[in-house]
Amino acid sequence: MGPLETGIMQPQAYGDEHLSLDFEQRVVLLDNRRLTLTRKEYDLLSLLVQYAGQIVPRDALLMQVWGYSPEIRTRTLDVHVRRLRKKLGAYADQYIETIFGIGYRFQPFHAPRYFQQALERPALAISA
Amino acid sequence: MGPLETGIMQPQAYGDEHLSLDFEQRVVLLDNRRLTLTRKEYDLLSLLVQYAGQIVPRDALLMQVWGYSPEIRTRTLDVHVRRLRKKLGAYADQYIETIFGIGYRFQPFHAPRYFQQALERPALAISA
DNA sequence: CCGCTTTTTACAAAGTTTTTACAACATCCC
DNA sequence: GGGATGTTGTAAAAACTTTGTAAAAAGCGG
Repeated sequence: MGPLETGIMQPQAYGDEHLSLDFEQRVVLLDNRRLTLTRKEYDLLSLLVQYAGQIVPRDALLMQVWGYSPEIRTRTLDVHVRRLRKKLGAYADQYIETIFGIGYRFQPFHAPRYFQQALERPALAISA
Repeated sequence: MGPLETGIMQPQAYGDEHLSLDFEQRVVLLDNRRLTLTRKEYDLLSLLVQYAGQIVPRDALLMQVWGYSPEIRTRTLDVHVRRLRKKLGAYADQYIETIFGIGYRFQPFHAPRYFQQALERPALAISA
């Protein structure tokens, strides 16, 4: 069942001043250079970007990317976030915010830090 | 039902600086010398070339070339890729990229590694 | 049966993911 | 503020998965 059948139409790309993602080709460009991400790294970034501006809870990330249910204890998410940030270089902390005790949030490059959300997809349930 | 009936028009040939394929005659030339490929080798190369610049997932290759469904475990694809690369000689790794955990991608000879796609056919579903 | 092609097998190499251990940091409560 | 507690950051090791490779086995068409 494809996007047409589901009625859910997702943008097939994301782009801001420094970063772009092509969700079809799984290609990520940072300042026009291609970022080589592993599968999980890409899946994680991609998910965060698709919820840009919104907090995505750890549990949701672990469920969507790893298929883990909430009771599983693992640090692999943290490690993946770290590696992602490393690859995002100088912009890392600007792009990927830690929401202590809850999860992470991807912010588009020039996003005003406060007062923001529109055009977004419905939240992935913010536990807490 | 042929290309005209389906409405999908495919180019009947591919060519770049070193390699050319005639999809009608199933003839492959590498630096103007004819490459002798077996049937499966040709089918595989041909499919990859038709999606030049795009990732073709293993599952898609196994389905299109072998008619295998995703649950079948086989290494025959890897072996065929290897033999293809061997026959492509020095250009092998330039032409056929491995996308770890996902599949393979054929890149036209001077393809800019970044920032590329146009005139392509729709992707063969990238198993996310 | 013969020659060629295709697939499997077994092992090596490469790459990826997860865990572990500890440090740093945030939050809560007194 | 300051300690207790829990969470996240970080580096490195360990575990695991995928792909490369060579050789053998199996399949196929004359």
